Amino acid sequence: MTTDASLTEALHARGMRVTPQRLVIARTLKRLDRHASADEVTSEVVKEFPQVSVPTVYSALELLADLGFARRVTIAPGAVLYDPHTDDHHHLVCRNCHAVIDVHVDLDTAPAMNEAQSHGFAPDRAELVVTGLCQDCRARP
Amino acid sequence: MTTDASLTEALHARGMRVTPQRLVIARTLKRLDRHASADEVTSEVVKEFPQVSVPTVYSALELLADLGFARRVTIAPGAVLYDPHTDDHHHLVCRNCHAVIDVHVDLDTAPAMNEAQSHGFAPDRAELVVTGLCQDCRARP
DNA sequence: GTTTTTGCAAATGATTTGCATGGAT
DNA sequence: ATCCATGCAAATCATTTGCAAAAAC
Repeated sequence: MTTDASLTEALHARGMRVTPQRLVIARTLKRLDRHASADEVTSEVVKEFPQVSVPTVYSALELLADLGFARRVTIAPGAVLYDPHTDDHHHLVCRNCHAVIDVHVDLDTAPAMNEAQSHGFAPDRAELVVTGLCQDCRARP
Repeated sequence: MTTDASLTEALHARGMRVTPQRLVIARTLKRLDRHASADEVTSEVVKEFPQVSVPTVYSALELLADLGFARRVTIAPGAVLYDPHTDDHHHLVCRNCHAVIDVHVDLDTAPAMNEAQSHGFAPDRAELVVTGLCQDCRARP
């Protein structure tokens, strides 16, 4: 199923409207195929749809995260990123350039989830964030 | 050893200056004994030292993180938090109120660390971030 | 036709910067 | 005496808001 078709379905299911902006923004994030900020998505989107406004991109990305078409990634300071990969995975974050790299490994997060519940906390998801220096930043300090 | 004494030592080791502001800010974060934003630290500090400026608090907190007296916690959007607990631990983050709760459990992060190295990434630290709803936010939506 | 979404511009909030003064060494 | 750190105010950056016009239903 295309992004357009499944997004249209999800929007209808919530009684929300299917607008060209929402479709283009969703398609763009998927095409970029990497963590992108609202600003980066806007720059891409305006190329094919010059009149999209910044607030529209922000609200569409939030909406995509709520609908499960993207994941909000709040790791590096300065900007929220949206990740088109919605499967469970973890992140490497460079302490120098703030690059974010995906890591697909299985972790046993059960002990943390149990602890969460004993605090009265209802967990959704667990993500490991590994901070360090990326390859590029190791090469030149 | 007191915070004052070990911070003084660490500053001297770097050829940096020991100022009353730095000492008060370090003491305050330790006394608060929880994740605090620059803004929260400023409000506390001004009570006993009315002339500290906001930029000084920001730079002192960054410095404390660099020196290993605090950990930078970039989880919730909108503000960086500084955590006086520098031992390895993990975090629960409420998706609603953005409260941050510590979890002290041991996790086997080795698979992720190995993957990190195979990406040419030099890892410092790994932290699990569990997102969900905290006890208070579950009680009243 | 009704109600949601959009676009614009301006507001907000966190953090940073430039620069002269003050203070630690 | 030297040079780093501080304080102030203004700048910057990401994100949000208010509101009238446009578009989806």
